[in-house]
Amino acid sequence: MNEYNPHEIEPRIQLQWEEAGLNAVDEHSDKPKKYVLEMLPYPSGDIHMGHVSNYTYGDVVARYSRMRGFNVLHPMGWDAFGLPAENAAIKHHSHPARWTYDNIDTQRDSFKRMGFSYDWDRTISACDPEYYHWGQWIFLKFWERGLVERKNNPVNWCPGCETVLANEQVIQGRCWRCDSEVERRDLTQWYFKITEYAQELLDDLDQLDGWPERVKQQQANWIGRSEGANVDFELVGTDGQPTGEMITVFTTRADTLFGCSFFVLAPEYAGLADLVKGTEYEGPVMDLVEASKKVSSVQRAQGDHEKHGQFTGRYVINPANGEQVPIWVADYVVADYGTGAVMAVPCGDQRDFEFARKYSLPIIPIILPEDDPQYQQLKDMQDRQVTSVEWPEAFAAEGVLVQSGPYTGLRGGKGSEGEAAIVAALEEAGKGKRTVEFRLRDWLISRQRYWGNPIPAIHCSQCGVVPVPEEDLPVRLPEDIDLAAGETLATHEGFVRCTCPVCGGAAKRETDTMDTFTCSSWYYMRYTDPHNDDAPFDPKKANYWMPVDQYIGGIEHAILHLLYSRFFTKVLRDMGLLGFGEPFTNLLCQGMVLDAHGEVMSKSKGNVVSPEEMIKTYGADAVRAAMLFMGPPDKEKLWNEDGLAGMSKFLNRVWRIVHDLVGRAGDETLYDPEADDANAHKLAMQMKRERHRVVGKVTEDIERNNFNTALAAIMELVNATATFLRVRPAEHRMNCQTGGPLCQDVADAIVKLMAPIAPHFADELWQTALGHAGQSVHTQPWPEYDPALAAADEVELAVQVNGKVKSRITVAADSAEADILAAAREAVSNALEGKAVIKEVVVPKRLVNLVVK
RNA sequence: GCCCGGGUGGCGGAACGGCAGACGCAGCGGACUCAAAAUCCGCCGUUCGCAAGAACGUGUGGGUUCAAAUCCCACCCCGGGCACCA
Repeated sequence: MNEYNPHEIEPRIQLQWEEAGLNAVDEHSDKPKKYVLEMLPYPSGDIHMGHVSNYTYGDVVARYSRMRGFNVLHPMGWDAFGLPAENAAIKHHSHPARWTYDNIDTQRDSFKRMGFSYDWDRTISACDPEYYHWGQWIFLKFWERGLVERKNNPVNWCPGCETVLANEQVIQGRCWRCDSEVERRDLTQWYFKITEYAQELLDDLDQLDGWPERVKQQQANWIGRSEGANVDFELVGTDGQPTGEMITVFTTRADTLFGCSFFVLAPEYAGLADLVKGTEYEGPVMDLVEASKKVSSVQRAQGDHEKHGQFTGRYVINPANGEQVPIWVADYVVADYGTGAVMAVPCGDQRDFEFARKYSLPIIPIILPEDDPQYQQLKDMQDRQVTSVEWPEAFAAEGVLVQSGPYTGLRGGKGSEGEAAIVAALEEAGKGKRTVEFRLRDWLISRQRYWGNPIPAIHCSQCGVVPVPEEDLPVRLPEDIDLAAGETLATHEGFVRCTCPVCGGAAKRETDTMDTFTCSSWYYMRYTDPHNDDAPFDPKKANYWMPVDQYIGGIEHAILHLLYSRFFTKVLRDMGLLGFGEPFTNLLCQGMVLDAHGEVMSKSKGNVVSPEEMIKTYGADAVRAAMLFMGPPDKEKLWNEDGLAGMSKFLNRVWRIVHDLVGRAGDETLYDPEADDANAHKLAMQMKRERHRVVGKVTEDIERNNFNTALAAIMELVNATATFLRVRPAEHRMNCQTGGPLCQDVADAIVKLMAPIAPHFADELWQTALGHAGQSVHTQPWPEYDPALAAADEVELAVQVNGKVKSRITVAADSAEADILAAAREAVSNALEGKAVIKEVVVPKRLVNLVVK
């Protein structure tokens, strides 16, 4: 037997796989398809431990699925556009493409060294014109369908990246990539109208049974659906007379309309300046507007909201009771949700309550819990008499309406009967309308950066903004650009100058590029048909492979990438290109890999563990197995090199034991047919049972992505085998008819179970120790298991008295309950002495509980 | 504040309501060795006990149950998401 030497084995086996084309697939297979995909990496350079865990999980699923007889698509590519490439190019006076392609080469080599089983013929890089061509094509189709919009809006500007950001890319007021504080700017930008799909994106979350609950919850929160009503308040003129002009508010609590004691506009409210123009209030109001602009996004994001307000001198009429209420402007109302105006009900809303307290505005109690001591006092009042009660805070829960005219006595609260009644009355009177608001905003996709997919549009002074004709795609990024010298797409004459496709006149090309998240929103479709020059993909191929059966990636994409991809899929479906509306059937969100102290690994902390170093020391198979064994994939993992050393020892142990098993299987002299005895038979049966039990357990565990317990079960089988090998030859002789095939079978099973986890290691054992030269274990079927053989004929039961284990008994697996009870009573006779058994519980194959008094 | 997770030995972690701590790491003891490494074997929750054994034990406090880490109620910590969203 030779020694296990991963450094010799791994490169050699990898070459074999490549030459045999083991991972190539096509759509013409009798086998059922399975699409296993991990989120594509950004080519940042060297791989890190997060890559190792993510892609190892995917590779186990892919390899296991192949052995289970699936036609497995398992591709890999690069999300290759993005800012780091540009920054590196500026620093080194080179081109982003060079940095990017160099990094892709580095990563690809690392992935190959890890033994990941990708079909490398299907790889894509988002920065290849062959790929981004179709991203532009999709953009044009979105445009045709009315899903592209240019609008002037306050946007998130990242001063660090010198570009705008989508809402999803702002984390606590800071840039998701560079952590700079985001500023508000008014700019005309390109948007995808994802809000048109808000309801469907929310509803279809229910279909995603294979997604973690927390991800669905996060998406639902982000979409943020609220049912309510738009209610019109009529503006009162400076002369005190109704103007006929309406200001609309959105509210989810129309039931509290009678408690509205003032009215608030956001500082950014469009008509605000006109309301106060030329009045004594103009100065103070405009001061407040200016002051609120200075509040940074980070301050806004960080709680601690001291509210500031200013009376405008104007009034509106409450449509419920005709009362005039003062209009205030306040910084606690935001412009981009609802209508930017709210009706303030201090008794039912904590923010309004605090504001009312601060500025001494009336608090009208109109909703109370029935058990409130003041309820009795207020409940019979039809007309408002009380405008203040002693409350420490607003009452926002369900209660009963009081002082609310005809609605007094009805239940109030979100979606309550009181709310329904008042909305119905408003609708009847033409003063309100039931409606739904979403928190989700349209997706801002334009970026003021070079290294991205150019937006295929042209600005013509005659024709306006027009699309680049399909046949002119792709709009290529110019290669002759000197970013270090400050050149941009906008300053690149050759890129900008063009002719208008409509009128043929001189025109200017759009110089913004698309958010990189547009590239990653459909790449998984491209893998199904990566070399198509006529279309992004052939719908037949996409519909064969899609949806992705198992998607794996980081939880940080719970909203961003996963929401955008769902949106793209739905639009492509509506275009008739896809026969399904959800791209990812099952989603596994892996937890972060942290250092041994639970800290995030970062260069600045100097605690980064290099996968390449680990491979050099222990081999890729040990790294893979150690990562899998560390814990459940969706939990955080604390990286500890001791675990890796232990895994390396385990592989060596398996190596020896498999060789030992094979040696014994062929050794005729060990198995004397005449010397066979009952004990030897029993040992063999135990071994066989363990083999079947473990294969069953490992199969179940891998199906449920419990890779850590799958590996633990394999260890149990290996331990049982070691015991079997140690005990048997010394004390027993076994019939070679039984022993030989059993040793062979156990060796087979161990090697096959290890194949998805340690693929080089298993293949080498398969080909050499097990004698299948030139044949890969990865083309073999997964080991069979027979639940009947896994079942023991004798079982040990715990015997409890009053729920505490007092003893154990061993009985035949098929024993009658009466026999079991008799044995149990016997076993704990001491504890039963002088007591009466009042209840007996028998749990088959587990325990007996005797309840005594 | 709202919505999700999570809290189990020295450590990573196992446990369809049914023997808590599988499996591994670390540690301790032994075999082999001149010795060490490697390997193999054994022990390994806490407290008391020479031992047999006993008591306690899954963040805290209650509850349901023959039986609770697991289910229910209340609370405390940790992580994540959303948030003046009307």
